[in-house]
Amino acid sequence: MGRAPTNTKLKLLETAHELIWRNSYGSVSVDGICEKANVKKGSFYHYFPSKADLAIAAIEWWMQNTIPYLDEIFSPSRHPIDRFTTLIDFIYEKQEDMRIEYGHVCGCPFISIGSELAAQEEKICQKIADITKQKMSYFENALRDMIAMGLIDQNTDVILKAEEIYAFITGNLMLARIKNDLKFMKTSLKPSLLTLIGVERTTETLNI
Amino acid sequence: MGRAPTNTKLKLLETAHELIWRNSYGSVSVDGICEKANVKKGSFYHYFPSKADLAIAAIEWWMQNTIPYLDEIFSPSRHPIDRFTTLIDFIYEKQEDMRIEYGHVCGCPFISIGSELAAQEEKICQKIADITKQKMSYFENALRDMIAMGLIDQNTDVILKAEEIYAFITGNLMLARIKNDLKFMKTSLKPSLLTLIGVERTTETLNI
DNA sequence: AAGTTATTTGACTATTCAGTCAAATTTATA
DNA sequence: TATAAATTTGACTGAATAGTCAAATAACTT
Repeated sequence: MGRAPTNTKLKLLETAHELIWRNSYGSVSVDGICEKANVKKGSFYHYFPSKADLAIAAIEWWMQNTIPYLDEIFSPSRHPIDRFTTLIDFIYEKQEDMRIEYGHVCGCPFISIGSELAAQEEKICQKIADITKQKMSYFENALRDMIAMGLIDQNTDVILKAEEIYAFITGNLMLARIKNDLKFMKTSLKPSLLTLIGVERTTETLNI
Repeated sequence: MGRAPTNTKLKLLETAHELIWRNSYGSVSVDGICEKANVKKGSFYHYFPSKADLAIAAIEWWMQNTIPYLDEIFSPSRHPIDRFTTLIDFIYEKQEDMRIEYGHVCGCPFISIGSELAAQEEKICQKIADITKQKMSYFENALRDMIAMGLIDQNTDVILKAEEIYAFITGNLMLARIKNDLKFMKTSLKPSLLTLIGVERTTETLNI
């Protein structure tokens, strides 16, 4: 009974996410999203009550999209140092792909939109704060393994250290976006991050 | 001969800077700036050819405003470790003041607007990239003094380390804005930064 | 007071914006 | 084939947007 669902909602989520990531929430219009997604405006408001609601849904959709990759990168079967270096590779490759395709470094969509709407859209901020916590939990998990393996100081506060790591990576993504330059991320982010984590830079731990 | 200049331009710069810092470039309108500054729109366009030009001028004005503070904080007469700890105090106090006055953490205006407009306003990006370089030069200068004093590894690449420091601080400012929470900045940023810089955490260097 | 110049004003345009809605259409089931 | 439900359409609204401009005004100099 009734008509089957279509892929219109998904098209809107994908298009909105791409446009907002590349540009910004404020500079992307509902009309622009509809045009690019080949969807009429009436359909847009059939699926989303407002532009802000679409943005929240797009963020949520993108995070759900990302989780399987994070699960693989932070697999407990992987050496914990390797988890972080693989994460940096993963981030760098995505950024480089987008730079080639769109002509500019795009940075982190969550942080960009979160910063832009921090003072306006309470709901978006809450959503991004949740995502931030979720991502940091991967870091905390890896840090605990590192402590257990004697790779870092036994007294490391994993909660604080995870926050440092997250701030460091997102800070670098921001700067890469503003400078439209991935040099630092390509050559220096990995060793810098390991130093921040507190890994001894011996040949044993570096050549895993 | 002719009429003397007024403070209208300055009022527009101050107002624009405050509103854009608190909210975002996209969500602040020329009308909004004019209303808050008690300036008619015709006057606005007498002083600035466009909204983007005002934003650039406001950023430049704010940086000029900040330089004397940075000069004092990074005075060569100050112990180089103290320069960084004083910087964190300075940043924290400003953020806390704004949080109290406006009800939310505002973060770094340069980075927020730079990220928002990275793909749209080439001129703004260039301006912010220049400011970033200028700020990092303070860090490089201090790091060289630290090397000379034997406080950090003699082989430290000061250019790279300065970039790490800048990314770390701005990353934390971003997260503080999104979470609307200065806890980490208040209690953990200072020791975390010193670890990142590579200062040995002995009683000599910590209690200066 | 006359002249000069920067400044201020307010009404104006044309466009874009988010959001609405009733009617038409598609696709499934019974 | 009739019915039911979700989906799609396109025309619509009213407000907000950046930017324009000619005329009025204020303040300074000679």
